[in-house]
Amino acid sequence: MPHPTADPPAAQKSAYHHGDLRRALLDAAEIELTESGVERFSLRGVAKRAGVSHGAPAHHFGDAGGLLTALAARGYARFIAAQDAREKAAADDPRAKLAASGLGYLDFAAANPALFRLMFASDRPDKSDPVLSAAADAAFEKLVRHIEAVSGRTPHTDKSAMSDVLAAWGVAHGLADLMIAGRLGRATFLDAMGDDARDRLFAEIILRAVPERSDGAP
Amino acid sequence: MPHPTADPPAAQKSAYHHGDLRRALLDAAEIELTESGVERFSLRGVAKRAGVSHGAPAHHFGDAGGLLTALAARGYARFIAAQDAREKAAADDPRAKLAASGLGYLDFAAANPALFRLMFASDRPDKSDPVLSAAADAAFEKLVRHIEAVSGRTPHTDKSAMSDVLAAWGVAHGLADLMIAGRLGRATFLDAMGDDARDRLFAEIILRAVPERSDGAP
DNA sequence: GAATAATCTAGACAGTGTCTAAATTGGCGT
DNA sequence: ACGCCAATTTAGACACTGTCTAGATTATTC
Repeated sequence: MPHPTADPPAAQKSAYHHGDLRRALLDAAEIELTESGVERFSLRGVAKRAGVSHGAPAHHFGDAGGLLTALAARGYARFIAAQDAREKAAADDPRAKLAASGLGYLDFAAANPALFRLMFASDRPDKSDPVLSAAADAAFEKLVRHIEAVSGRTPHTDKSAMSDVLAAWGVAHGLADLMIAGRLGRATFLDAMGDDARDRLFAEIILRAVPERSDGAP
Repeated sequence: MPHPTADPPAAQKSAYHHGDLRRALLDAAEIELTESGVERFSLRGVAKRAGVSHGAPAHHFGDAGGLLTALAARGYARFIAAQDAREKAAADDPRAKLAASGLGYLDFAAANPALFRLMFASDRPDKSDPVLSAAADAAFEKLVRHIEAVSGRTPHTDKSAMSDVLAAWGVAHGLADLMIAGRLGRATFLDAMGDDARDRLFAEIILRAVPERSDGAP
């Protein structure tokens, strides 16, 4: 007789009537998302995957948008983790850390293209949801701190530092989006490159966005 | 009794049985797209807008994907036109032309966000369609020629020139995608800027992607 | 143990994309 | 001018979707 709540190992799906749905639904939804994409995402398909009736998700997430909102929010945690992993392996230099963070951005997009699009290019998640917007803000603040470390100024008040934020975010995001759309790779030399050569190239391109400044004036 | 074909002014919808559907359907589809977005796009809604039965589009476009494919292809023509318009107004300098082209990229995205996403971030159009891929290639070749003019090398064979293509495309595309997602504007100073100040900032950021080189070595 | 709240099921409804058969129409040859 | 043919459009059907509702089942609490 396991506890009904807070029992990680006992969260097996073959419980009686309840399990910890919500997590099971989120997991099923992510599989559905990666297999069908955001555009062919089906709520009933998610319920079928979780082995539950088609009306079950409603009580946990309200409607399909609610599920996708929660899924996007959970995605930001892994998104930040992917960047952290790259940063940890990088040299102890602000610019190297920034470039590594950008490579983590690309790693995440490559590993979770459908989730990435759900997070950045879909109208279905409710952006006013507090937990989703908090997760998105955390990711943004991470970039802000990188730029602070590189430039010595805070983008919140310094205009040129905010320009660097825009520039760095723009390249990383653009390369990621073009990559998962399959546009980088045929007309370029990327396929012929090894992974590390590819990383070096992308890191160099990302660093172009925030040029080193010798003076201290804006 | 107007001609049934090739009669631009007489292409009124209140003809007998036929008009020039296909164009009417494409126009209706674009309205449907901008009002409902790619994700809530409805083929029956398009037919209703065109004042025609729900099965009518099938004979012209096969299925919904076919309509969206044709719509995306037509979008590329306007996409290129938006860039041309900016280039025409720019100074007679390769770098200025490149920056202007990037601003045209942003103009198009801002004016047609749903169409932009259909073209770049949707799986529904058939990318193997010859007319769509030709249109997309034309847009890409435009960028390639800009980089050639700036660097004096052709990206098709020169690796560093292709890096410039990646970098320039990346920033422009990333800024465009983030902009239409509504992410640029709250945490930045962009709203407080005038249009020309905004243009200057974006142009400067785009030009960071392709740095001026003094030497001639790769 | 009984009452109450939470959870899940099952059915219904309007709406979707695509398939099919039937109807309408224009153009063509004679 | 007429009739046939091919192209086009309509209308109905089907399976599927998301959401709503009432009802059944379970857990929790007094």
